Amino acid sequence: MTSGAGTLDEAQEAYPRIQRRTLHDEVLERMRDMIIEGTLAPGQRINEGLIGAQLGVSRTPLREAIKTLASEGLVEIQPAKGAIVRKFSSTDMRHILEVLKSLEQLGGRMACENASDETIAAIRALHDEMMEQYRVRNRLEYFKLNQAIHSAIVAASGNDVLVEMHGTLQARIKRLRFIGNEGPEKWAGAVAEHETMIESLEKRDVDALMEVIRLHMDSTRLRVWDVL
Amino acid sequence: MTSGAGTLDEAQEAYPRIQRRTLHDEVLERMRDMIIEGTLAPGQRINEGLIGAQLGVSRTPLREAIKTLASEGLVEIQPAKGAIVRKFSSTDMRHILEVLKSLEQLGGRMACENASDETIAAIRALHDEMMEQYRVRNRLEYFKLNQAIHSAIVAASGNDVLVEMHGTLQARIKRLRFIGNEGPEKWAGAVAEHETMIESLEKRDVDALMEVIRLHMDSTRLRVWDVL
DNA sequence: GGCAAGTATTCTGTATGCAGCATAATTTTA
DNA sequence: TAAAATTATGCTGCATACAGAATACTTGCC
Repeated sequence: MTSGAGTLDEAQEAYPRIQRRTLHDEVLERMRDMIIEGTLAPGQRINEGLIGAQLGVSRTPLREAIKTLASEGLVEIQPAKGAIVRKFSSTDMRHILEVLKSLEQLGGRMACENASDETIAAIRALHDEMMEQYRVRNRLEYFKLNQAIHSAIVAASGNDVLVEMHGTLQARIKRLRFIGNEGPEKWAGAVAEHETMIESLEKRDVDALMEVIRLHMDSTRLRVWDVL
Repeated sequence: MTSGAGTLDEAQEAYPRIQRRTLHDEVLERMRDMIIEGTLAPGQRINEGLIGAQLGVSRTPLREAIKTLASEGLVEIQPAKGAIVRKFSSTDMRHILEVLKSLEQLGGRMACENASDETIAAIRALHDEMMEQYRVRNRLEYFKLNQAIHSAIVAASGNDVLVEMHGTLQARIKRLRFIGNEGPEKWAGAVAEHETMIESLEKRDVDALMEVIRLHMDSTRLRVWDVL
């Protein structure tokens, strides 16, 4: 499998296959962003005609995207009434964070065992970059890097399914997390936890990593609490 | 919130709101079954016109269902080519079972802590019924109860999100699991593990339950191995 | 006979049309 | 004047129509 005749593989390496994008995909991505950014607010009803016109797309691909969003848990569909952006209760939040904690712990454990030094170094780089953004108080960039680090740790496990599940859940609470980290003291707490996470990972100290992930998730719940 | 005027609540208790079912939902369910039963075989291309005619439905709701199935990971969509029933590699299988193990362990732990005695008794009842089906060698009923028990334990955690994620992953490997348990000795092994699971749960012995779930998942991998 | 090019056909992706339900607006009635 | 009934409007659910891509088929050529 590794190379063989070569030319075709090499060509695909150099010029990765351009994948056709359907409107469905395009719309899906855009709507996810709109929900996370708050352009589509929780509880808001989604008018197919309106959004369709806004995106310059007919209702067909839009409806398909909405169905996918529903399957991802970002919107709720009420037959004959329409779709509304899902509103998460504090209970939902607790449930999501419980599962997310478990998934990240699994990811962390596997990363400690399997990840290459290079992979871990790359995560450290993300972390350093994040700290820089923290220093200059660029909250948006900080936040994106923060999410990227969590994803990267899970990805370092090498388990695609884990990455997928983690991504789905992370998307659900992305917005709440962003709003939740507003106060300076909360922000500082999160940063400190991250520092410990990276150190544990570099030492491949599974127990310490498990503990700090637990702490990080539990305190995320507290930080986000009053946003609900 | 608990009763108030009463009449309406009582009425809804007696005659639960009939929820509208869209064709999308109906088709989705049917196609899930078709995939699990093998009517739609892994790798097979899904012809929209054909399946639509077969189900007596136009392409529109069918396409929506396919998009949802894709989001659930049961089919794969190749733009301009169509959807094919997803084929799982042994690596996929390993990844799925790893995550499933983690989720079931989380569910089991929470069930030990939170579930009522009645809930656990109900699971025991499922188990006894399953053993009966094992005795008479009714493999299909046995299998359904087997799945139901796993779901019930996770449901006993009280965490809806966990139930949802678990359900999604369970669906992906349902078919392989069914085929995988064919040999008598494999079957017997799975039964023994289940017995231990229930006993641990009744004793609310978290450590024992964690261990047997680990064992059960790991041996599931072996049992299914040669089906791939 | 086998291969290549060109043609035909099938199927997907998207738009649009129509019927029915839900809700808002309006009128009617006590 | 307020509540109920009725009409009117808007939006969803589904079917169908059409364009373009992908595949299957046919024909010609070596």
